[in-house]
Amino acid sequence: MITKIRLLIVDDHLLIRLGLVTIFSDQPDITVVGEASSGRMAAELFAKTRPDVVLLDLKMPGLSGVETIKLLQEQSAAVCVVVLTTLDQEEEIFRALEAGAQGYLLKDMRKEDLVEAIRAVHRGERWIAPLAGARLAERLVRKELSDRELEIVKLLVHGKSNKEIASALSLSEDTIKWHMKNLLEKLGTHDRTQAAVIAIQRGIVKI
Amino acid sequence: MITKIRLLIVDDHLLIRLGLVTIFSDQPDITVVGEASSGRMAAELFAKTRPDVVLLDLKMPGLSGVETIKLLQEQSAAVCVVVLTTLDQEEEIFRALEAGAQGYLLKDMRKEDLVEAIRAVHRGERWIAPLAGARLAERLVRKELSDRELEIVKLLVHGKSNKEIASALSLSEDTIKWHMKNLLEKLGTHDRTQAAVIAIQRGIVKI
DNA sequence: CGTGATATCCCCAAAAATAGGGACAACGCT
DNA sequence: AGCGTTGTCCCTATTTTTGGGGATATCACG
Repeated sequence: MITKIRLLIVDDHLLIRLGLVTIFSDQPDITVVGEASSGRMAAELFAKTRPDVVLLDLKMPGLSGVETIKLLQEQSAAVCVVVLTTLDQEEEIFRALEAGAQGYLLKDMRKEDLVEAIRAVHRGERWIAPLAGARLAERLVRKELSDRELEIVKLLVHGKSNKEIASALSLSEDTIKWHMKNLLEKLGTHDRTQAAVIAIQRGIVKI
Repeated sequence: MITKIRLLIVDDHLLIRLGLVTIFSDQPDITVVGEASSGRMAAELFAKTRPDVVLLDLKMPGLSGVETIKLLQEQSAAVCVVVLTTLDQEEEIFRALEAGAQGYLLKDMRKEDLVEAIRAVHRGERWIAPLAGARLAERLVRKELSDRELEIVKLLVHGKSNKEIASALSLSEDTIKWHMKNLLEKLGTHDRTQAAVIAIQRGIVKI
């Protein structure tokens, strides 16, 4: 091993950062060149340390994980990002990959998988945690929501009736009904309450 | 300091365990006597190591945090438990305290607060993270759901209609309507979809 | 130029929300 | 022991909301 993989850790939780540093300090081929607790700090440290790989928590206060990825890409189009998160926000998996993440790890993974993922993305490969991959596969067979439907499902989750949604969006109630019909079908249910629950589960709407 | 505080760490996430161990290894008055990754393992290690304080993640696969607290209390009624978790499951705060937790910490806390909380509960005090405390205060001004209402709201979240709920609980649809009316009022809404969302937010129903 | 997303209108049956009414058992409190 | 409270249950109404159908026009995009 001639040069070590230079790793930047970004997570707002001190505990997680400490755990990660501990894990990687045992690896002969990886060196942690920086720790950031926010997206802005990540951008600063990225410029300063020029890491090979950025290990990034998706769920952060302030700048979100996806926004952070985009910010880093402005600095270097070739930035290699591995996302680290829990699986509770399914929509975020997709958004992160769309934004350019090379790897997707879950916080309850084994140590070996964590370091192997870093090595894999450094080799230019993708590395997606099996459970996250399963969600992606599900996505492929599912329909995307249109922008309008997205607006409506958000209001739905906030307890608005069709009439209230119509008023909020300056549309007729019938139009809302039409969208709602399609929405229910796309979410695989016949019930608006269930649709709201599914939207929350999938991270389509954040609460 | 004559004797160190003997601490048992229970968390299914390796990363969190590593982070915690790192933090406490810097403290002269605290020694980590064991690490468990599940409730069952916690019970075993508790018997073996007899710690002064147990630092316990609420959200674990298998035995839940609350169940683990109860299991530990069977071994020693005086067990001193500090709960460590995120704030997404509000109901769990209350359940954990009810089950006998002495402290409540959030995973994004500063190092100083973490160790101070351990010391506080070891002195016999309670230590509740400010944000968790705020939720508890909210609870006091809110009405509790009855057992029946709890059953109904669970079925509601799973997309059941009043008729389906009636059938599932062997009640008349009218009775369900009556409960639903009270349920909506207690949850502070006039809309069943919103009620489902609120129930999820508060952790009343797990999804 | 076709396709898809958007928007509007009509209609209809089912479901839900709201409003009355009454009944009974369990509970703590005075 | 009597009292009020609470939770449970049931019934009858009416009105509103929802879910589903079809028909049609616009408008942007490739």
